[in-house]
Order: sequence, then structure tokens, then C-alpha cells
Amino acid sequence: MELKNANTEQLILDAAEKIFLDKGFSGAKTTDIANAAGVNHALLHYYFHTKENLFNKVFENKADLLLMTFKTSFDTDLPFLEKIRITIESHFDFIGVNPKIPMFILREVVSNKEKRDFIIEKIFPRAYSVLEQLRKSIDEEVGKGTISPVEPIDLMMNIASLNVLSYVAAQVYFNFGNENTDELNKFLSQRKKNNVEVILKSLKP
Amino acid sequence: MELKNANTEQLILDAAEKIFLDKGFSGAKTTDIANAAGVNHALLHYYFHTKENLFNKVFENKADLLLMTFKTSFDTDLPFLEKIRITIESHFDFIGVNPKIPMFILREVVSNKEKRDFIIEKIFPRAYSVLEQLRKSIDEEVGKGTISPVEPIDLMMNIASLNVLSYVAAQVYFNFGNENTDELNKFLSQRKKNNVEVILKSLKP
DNA sequence: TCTTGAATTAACAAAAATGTTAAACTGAAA
DNA sequence: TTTCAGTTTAACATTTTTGTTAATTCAAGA
Repeated sequence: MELKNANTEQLILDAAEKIFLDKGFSGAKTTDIANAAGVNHALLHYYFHTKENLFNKVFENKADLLLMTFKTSFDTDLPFLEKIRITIESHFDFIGVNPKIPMFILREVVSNKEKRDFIIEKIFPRAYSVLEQLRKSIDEEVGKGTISPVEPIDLMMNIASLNVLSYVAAQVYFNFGNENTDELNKFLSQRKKNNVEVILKSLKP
Repeated sequence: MELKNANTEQLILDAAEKIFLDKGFSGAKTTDIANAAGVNHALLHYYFHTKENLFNKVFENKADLLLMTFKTSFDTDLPFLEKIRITIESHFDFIGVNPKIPMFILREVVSNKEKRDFIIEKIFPRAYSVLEQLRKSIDEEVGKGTISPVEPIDLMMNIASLNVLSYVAAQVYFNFGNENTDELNKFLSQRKKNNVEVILKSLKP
């Protein structure tokens, strides 16, 4: 087997990832992807046949990554509120290293029913177990009087909303993902602190 | 002057709005817009010359609407926390009647620097005065010990994040904007209540 | 009713974007 | 060294999308 093969296939995939993340499916052009990868654009079709096929590879990859977001640290034996804090912070940091994923998924999902269904089918099974596990912990803590009652889905959505839009705002105001300024970093650490505080306060009895 | 004129121009604009809101600039096709408007697609060019020109009309219109979102009710003489509650609820309800606007603006803004700059130039002047007015009220209340200190920008972002993503989730899970089920309405009223509670709790001393 | 100018249409043109093909190249194994 | 399979390229083909033009319709005022 040749090595060029795996190499250029990966080159194309990397370029596709970069451009699809920025522009979405309809905004990205296969010729731009080929150019970015430094290859003849026929090669793109040779390896991936269609634009949609190439896109799906990127999309599924990123969807998986997004789901890992909520690999909550609930199997540790830390106090509940500590686990929540850690969940929020690691979710925030995860987005920090993958800042374009949430908007990428949302963009396709709101404008494309197939993608919407795909994500729902992927998310529901996983989310269900996470949410039920969370419900148990919440009930326990509510019983102990440590926290006030909350629906697991609300808690998760609150965390995701605050964290995701913190980064979207950072991309818009500070051009995050392309530049990195002190102001940006200050903004992000302020948001991180804020998000933890807001969620923890919302759980107070 | 003929009356067809204003009429079909508006027909095209309405169709464009619908399709651009769903698909974004690059996902929308001018022929689809013309079809949706029930007119020959040459008419679209006759009235608006280019796709971009037509899009900008829609975009600027929606950007204005989005900014009106935060026409806070701060000139009333209600207690501070009541004003906050009303702000949250009316923001939530505003999105309810324009559910696709936030994602529409975000989608273009994250993938297009010009649109990003356009929005920033529009938002900053207005946001600045709102935020400074809010800062005054916050300082006052903090002085009275009614609330704990918070940066105005954080408070606003918290509200916007929770409300916007409530509706994005509703679009994804419940196909909001196209269908209207009991489950959806239950979800939305639960989210509205949750969002108010989370923000008000976050302000507790 | 005749003229005028805007509105509308069909037909065409150009550009952009996706996809295909056949031939040339490459490197490893027979 | 020849052969073979996978890789790469240039050139071409198709489809989609945007934009244009010239001829036609239409409604209102002279």
C-alpha cells in the first residue's frame, strides 16, 4: 500500500473540516476545499464521491464530539455541587478547544430536517441515561435539603445555553477562533466564573 | 402608479424572508424564492437586482427587530426585580413570535465578517446606553443590599442565552415554527418559568 | 383611444459549482 | 523490468444558480 493515499485523504478531510465548520454545508464550495487541501479537486471526488458524503463524514465526527461534551463526572464520589461545578467547567473548556462545533451543528440542524432527525436519534438514547442518572442524584440531594428541586433537562439546558452562547458571543465580538487577545481571555474567564455561579445559585434551596 | 408594483415587490420580500430565515444566505436559491412568491424569477432581479441586495433588505430588517428585543422596561417605577422579571418574560415572548430570528442572525454573523461588523456597529451604540442605565440600577440595588453585584453584560448575556437556546432547542426537538403541539407548549412554559427563576436567583444577595 | 412607462414574461446568457473520464504517473511486488 | 493497483491530473460535461434582454402586457392619464 502507498502512504500518499491515507495522507491526501486526510488532507482533504482536514481542509473540509475547516471550511465546513466556518461556512456550513451550503456556504462551502468543494473547489475551495480542494484548494485549501492543495489538491486537484477531482481528487476530492475520487476519495469522497460527493460533497454530501464528505460533509457527512465531518458532521458525524463533530456530532460525536459534541455528545462527548456531557460526559459528566458523575461516577466520582465528590459532593453533588462539586460534580456540577466540574461538569460546567469541563463543558466550558471543551467548547474552548472546539469553539466552532456548537454553531456548526446548530446551523445544519435548524435548516435541515434530516440532520435534525439524525442528531435527535443520536442524542436521545445517550441523553436519556445521563438525565435519569442526574435525576437520581437530584432527588437524593433534594431529600437531604442540599438543593432545591429542578428538572434534569432544565439544569442541563441551562448549563449548555450559558456555555455555548458565551463562546458564540466571543466569536462575534472578539473574532475568537482567529485572533486571541487579552480582552477575549478576560471576557471568557469572566463568563466561566459567571456561568458556574449562576448555575450553583440556581440550585440553592 | 400601478398597485401591482408595491404588491409583488412585497410578495417577493415576504417569500425571501421566509426562505432566508430557514436556509440562510447561501442555502437559499433565488429561483426558490421566486417560486415561493409565485412570480417569474426575472422579476426578483427586476426589483432587487441581486440576491445579495435582497438578502440585505431582509437581514437589516431582522437585525433591527432583534435589537428591539431589549427595549427594557426600565423607565417604569416598578421594583428592580420586577423590572428584571418583565424584561426576561417579554424577551422570551418576543422570540416566541419571531423564533427564527436569533439563529438567522447568528448563522450569518459567525460565517461572514462583514455581517459581523455590521451587527457590532449597530449593536454597540444601543447596547452601551442600555448597559450603563442597567449598571446604575444595579449599583443602586447593590447599595440597598437588595441584590448581589453583577456585571450588566453578564446579566444581559445570561438572559439572552437562556431565552434564545430555549427556542433553538424547541425548534430542534419539537420542530417549532412548523408544528405546534401540547408537548411543545409545555416545554416552552417550563423553560420560561425556569429562565426567570434562574436569573432572579442569580441576583439574590 | 392612444401613448407612455412600469410590470411581466419567456427565452437566453454567463458564471459558478459539482461531478466524470481517460490518460498519465507512481511505487511496490512479481 | 514489467506489471499492476492505486493515485493524480487535465480536460471535459452537466447541472445549478444567478443574472440579462427584448418583446409583451397592462393600467392610467393625455
